[in-house]
Amino acid sequence: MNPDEFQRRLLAWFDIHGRKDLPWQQGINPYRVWVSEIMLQQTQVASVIGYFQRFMDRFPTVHNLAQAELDEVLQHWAGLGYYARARNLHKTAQIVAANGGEFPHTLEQLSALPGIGRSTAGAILSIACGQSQPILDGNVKRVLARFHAVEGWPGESKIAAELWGISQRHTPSKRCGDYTQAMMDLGATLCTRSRPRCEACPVAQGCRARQLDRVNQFPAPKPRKDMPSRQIYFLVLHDSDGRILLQRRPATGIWGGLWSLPEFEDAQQLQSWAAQRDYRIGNPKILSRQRHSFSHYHLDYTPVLLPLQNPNNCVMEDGGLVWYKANEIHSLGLPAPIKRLLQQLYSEDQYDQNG
DNA sequence: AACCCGGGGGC
DNA sequence: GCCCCAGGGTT
Repeated sequence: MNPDEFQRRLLAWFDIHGRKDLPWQQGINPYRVWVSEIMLQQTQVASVIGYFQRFMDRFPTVHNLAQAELDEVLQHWAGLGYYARARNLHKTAQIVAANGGEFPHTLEQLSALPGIGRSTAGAILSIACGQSQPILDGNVKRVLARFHAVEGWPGESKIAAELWGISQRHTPSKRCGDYTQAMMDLGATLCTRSRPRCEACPVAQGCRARQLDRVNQFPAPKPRKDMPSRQIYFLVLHDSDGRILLQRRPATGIWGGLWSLPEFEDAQQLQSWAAQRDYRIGNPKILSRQRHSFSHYHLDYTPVLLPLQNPNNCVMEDGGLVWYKANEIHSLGLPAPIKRLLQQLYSEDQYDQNG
């Protein structure tokens, strides 16, 4: 399927099924398209609609926005997230207003404005100015990666460059705004990340991924950065009264300042720690290793259950250590995996063993 | 709970 | 150029 047929089929589909009643598709001008594109950058259409309408009621023109206090702009953004977008929006409004209120009409000038990158600039120019400009947002990346079975993760610069080239070759010289809208609609409504509706897709017959029956393999997911993992032991020292020894964590680092289980690098450390405190302990019960993943590393922890046999040695609290009733742990701010572990153990009633 | 998203900014 | 970040939504 050549680009010409792709465009014809896509636009014919758009004429029937495309979304044309979204708030920012009414009274189209660069200001409204710009605001909507910024809002849509990391946010779904359904969430944006209300924000866009309230925003436009309050800031109907770029001059209103430029003259507003940043605080008020941020208030209108509250809940959308990525608040740098609102700051950039305000900054850019002031730049545009200072230049007479007219948005620049070239890709270079537009993408030089704060918060406007190549794709957003392309969207503004095609939708609001009728220029033939490619875009490459998340929807378009997915559509094109599938249609041409482009291997690799689109976040990789080489793959992105390839997709930009494809996007450019697909972009028509007529009905540029409709084409841009149509691509975004196709990605948002049919060519979705999961469970795409290929049977309804106007360009399915030319789709390389579909021909290969590999639609769900494109685009390749962001490679999971192989995170380092750390192996530790968590000590579950428990007495006959169903109390568990908790230890306050250092103020900094993971779970800073929270109560947790005493943590050890290896069994040797655990043993000498217990010996130092003159704990008389029964036989350890080593549970299977579990994993908790942080954003930057995996924590592989092995719970070691130790029954305490000389409860007389127990002090209620000393130096960051505290004995806590297992059935009262929910009242503490424990790290989620610790809480889960203790709840598992407690519900399985394992503290009643060994006196 | 993992994954996704456009652009900015630090290096 | 590469890597990381931001926050709410979807799956």
